[in-house]
Amino acid sequence: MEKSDLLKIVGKRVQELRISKGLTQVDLVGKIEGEIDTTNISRIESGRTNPTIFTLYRISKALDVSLIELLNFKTEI
Amino acid sequence: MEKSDLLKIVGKRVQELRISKGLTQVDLVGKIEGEIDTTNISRIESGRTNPTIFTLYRISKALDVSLIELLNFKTEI
DNA sequence: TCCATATTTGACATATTTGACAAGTCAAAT
DNA sequence: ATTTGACTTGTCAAATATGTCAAATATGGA
Repeated sequence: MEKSDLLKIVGKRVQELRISKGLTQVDLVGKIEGEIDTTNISRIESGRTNPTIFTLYRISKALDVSLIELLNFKTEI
Repeated sequence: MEKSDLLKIVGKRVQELRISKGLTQVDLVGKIEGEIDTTNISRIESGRTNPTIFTLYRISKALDVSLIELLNFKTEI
C-alpha cells in the first residue's frame, strides 16, 4: 500500500472517531496532553502528514480509545 | 503513559515478532520495502526513537502481520 | 445575506525521524 | 586469540513532523 493511502486511512479514522464523539478539532486539541494545534489535527485527518506513534497515542487517549482501537480500520492493511 | 514507556513497548513488540519469525535485523531490513537501515530497526526496538506510522506499517508488512497485529501489545495502552 | 464557529492552508522555526556509514561491544565457535 | 555474526552506538546530513501564528476558506444558523 502506498504511503499516501495509509495516511488517508489513518486520518479518516481519527476524524471518524472525533466526530462520533461530537468533538470539534478545537475540543480535541483541548483534551490532548501536551502541546498540539488544530493545524496538526487537520493535517493528520487529511493525510498530509505521517504522524509518529506517540502523536497517535496522545490522540487516542484524548478520544478515550486505546491506540489499537484508533488503528482498527475497516480496511485491512 | 510516558512517551518513553510507549516507545519501549512498541520496540519490544517489533523485536518479539522479528525473533519469533527467526529473522535477524539484517534479514528484516532485506524484507522491508524501500530504504531502511538496521540502525533504525535497532533504535526502534530499543525505544530510542518515535517511529512514524508509515515506518511501523512497512515493518509490519515485512513481518507478515497487519499493522493492527504489530500494535497488539499484551499491555493495554 | 450576515455572523460566528470550524477548518484548512501557508509561512516559518524548531525538533526529531530517517538514511547512511563507521566504529564499538558482545557472545559463540573454531 | 581470532574470526564471525548480531546488535548497538555515534555522528552527519537530509527530509519531514511538529509547533506557532496569521490569513483564507468553509460551514451552519439566525
